[in-house]
Amino acid sequence: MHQKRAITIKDVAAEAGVSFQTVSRVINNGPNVTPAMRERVMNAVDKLGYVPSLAARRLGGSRSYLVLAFNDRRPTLEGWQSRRGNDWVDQMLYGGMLKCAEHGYRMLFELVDSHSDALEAQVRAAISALHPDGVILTPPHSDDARITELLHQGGLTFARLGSRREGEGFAVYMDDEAAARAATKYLLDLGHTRIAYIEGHPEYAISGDRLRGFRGAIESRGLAIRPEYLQPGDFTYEAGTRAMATLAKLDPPPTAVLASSDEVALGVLHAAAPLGLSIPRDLSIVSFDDTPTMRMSVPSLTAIRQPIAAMTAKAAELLIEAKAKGLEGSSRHLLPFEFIVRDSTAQPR
Amino acid sequence: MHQKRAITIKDVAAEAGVSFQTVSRVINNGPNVTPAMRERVMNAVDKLGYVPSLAARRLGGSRSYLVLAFNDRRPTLEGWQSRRGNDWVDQMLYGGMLKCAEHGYRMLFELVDSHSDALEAQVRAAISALHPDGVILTPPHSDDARITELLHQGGLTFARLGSRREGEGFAVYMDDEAAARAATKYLLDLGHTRIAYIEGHPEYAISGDRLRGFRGAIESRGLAIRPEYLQPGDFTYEAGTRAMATLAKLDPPPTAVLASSDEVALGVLHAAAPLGLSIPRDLSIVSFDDTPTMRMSVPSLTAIRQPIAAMTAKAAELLIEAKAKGLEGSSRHLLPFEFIVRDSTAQPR
DNA sequence: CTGTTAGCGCGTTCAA
DNA sequence: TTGAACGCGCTAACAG
Repeated sequence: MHQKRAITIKDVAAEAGVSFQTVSRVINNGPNVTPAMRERVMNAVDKLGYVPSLAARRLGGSRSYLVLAFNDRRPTLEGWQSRRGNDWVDQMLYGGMLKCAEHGYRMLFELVDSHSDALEAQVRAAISALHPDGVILTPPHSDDARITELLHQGGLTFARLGSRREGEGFAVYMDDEAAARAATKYLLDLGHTRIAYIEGHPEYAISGDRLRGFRGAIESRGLAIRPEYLQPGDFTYEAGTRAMATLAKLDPPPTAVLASSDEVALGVLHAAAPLGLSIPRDLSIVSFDDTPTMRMSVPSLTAIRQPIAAMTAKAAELLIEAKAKGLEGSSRHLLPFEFIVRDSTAQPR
Repeated sequence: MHQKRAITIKDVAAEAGVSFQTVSRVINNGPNVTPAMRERVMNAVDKLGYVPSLAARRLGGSRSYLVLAFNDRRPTLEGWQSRRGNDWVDQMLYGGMLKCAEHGYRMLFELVDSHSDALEAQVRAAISALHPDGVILTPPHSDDARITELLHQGGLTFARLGSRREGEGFAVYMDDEAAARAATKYLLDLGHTRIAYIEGHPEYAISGDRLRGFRGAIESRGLAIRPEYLQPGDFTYEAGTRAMATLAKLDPPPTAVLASSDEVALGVLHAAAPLGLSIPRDLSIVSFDDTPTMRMSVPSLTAIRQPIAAMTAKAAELLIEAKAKGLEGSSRHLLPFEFIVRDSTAQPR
């Protein structure tokens, strides 16, 4: 069975009785089109149900109508395989795919091996094959100079999600310091004064941001930070259990803990039970990130949420706009975080 | 900053000192290429890092190297918005994207409004824009004649996930009857004899399949089905709570329930607690579908799992193969289900 | 304001 | 076994 010949721009031109470049001009909102002509052409387009071929557009013109997102392969696959799902991919689709669709764009995902020598080759290959109009980088690629340099050399516009660095590309990120401050203030407002913080991995810039927010909130109330309430960490579950063990032995122990990641918060949660601590009666916990698991944990965790969907939508918008205007933007865009109150926080006893 | 001119087939040809058609032949595994020539060309390809442009391939040739999946918009968006994620999309990406990558294909998602008049137009538009080599249909599109007919008319190969119907396209599905039978047998083997079943929506073919499996398992043990243990339903949470209310009043009540969907199982679970029934001590529950929520519920649910990733991978494989061979297959492919034992099942007291 | 011409980077005929 | 012509559907220069 042979495919019925697809409807092309020429069919529309014939239907409208104009040359096919006029049609091209109309569908691309080109200049110099009389409203009457525009209407005539659009009628023909609607009548025939014409939709331009992406491939032909890319080949003939300078745009591909494609936005390509690079995600880290290992954690993504692990999420899918374990059936936990993958918050980043889900929320990026939610934010990015819809925004792309608004502009007639499509969004594609490419999984690459962050810590592999092949990383650059993988990125290069995907770009050669697709020639995207814009690229979205997610952590840890957002700050990977190998990639940003490659993209910049190739003249591609890109967005760096979760990166607050200046430099090439659009940095689209949330205010970690303000988020930590808000979370801490929430605990203070509940009446907590003995609040602990489990730090993030020292290599990450956001760790410092969050610590600063925590500090700022405490000190703004005229309180002093107790050094023993500041526990080192690295975003892992083990860091949470370890810190909790230490904190519980203090006198007086903290009545609330701000964790630097979901994993850490889970570690605290699971370490608290054997110690005879009931959440939130004896201890309040606030978590960073708010992956879906947090919603389902018992008790469900109060958390700061990274606005992944909003960041991706913003990134897509910036990239598409930059392409349309033919410029290679590099600017920084701060998005508001969300704070979700659930069942892991309460007034201190 | 201008993009450095991309590497094209001509660059490779120049590097290898051959005409560019020879290069084309080599990278497409065409006939009539001497091993020596092949090696020479491949060396040039590797040296330059050449990757053919998808757009140009699609335009010049007959393939687009694209597989397009249509998903129902409303539930997909709801899953993302609520941060529950979306099991179908996740698992389809997991199964489909990887399989596509193996063959140099890409997989794209398109959300369409199943119950809208615009459905056909949306499908048509996506196809016109992308000209995919194959299309993957998910429920409820898999059995939507408007779409299958449209695709068939257009000469497109497509796969119907979760559809056991014969007809155009590849039907890729799991054996619901065998799954229900296995789940029931599992309960029987635990020692249950009073097992209830909450039926699915009567309009769905799988409802009948599952009922048949349930029946078969019970009767194969020489037991009779008590009519009052067969509760009507429609896959919803409410059907679960309603059925549980009825079942609890029976004398004797069932010691185990097989639910026709996750939602139903959750309804049963939540209705059981106020009735003073402890799961699994007083009542065992087995669920169908195994969306991620089931894993996290308390207690976690024993469940039959639809092999979405495997179905999607199979579909992608079939589509790509059909395209390569230039035929418009229509065949049926039965995939094994999975049975996941968790904490909602135990021996009867 | 509109139409004409020339490619984009490939695959697909053909002929050599 | 290899190479040369042609066209896919469209946009981007032009010219009218």
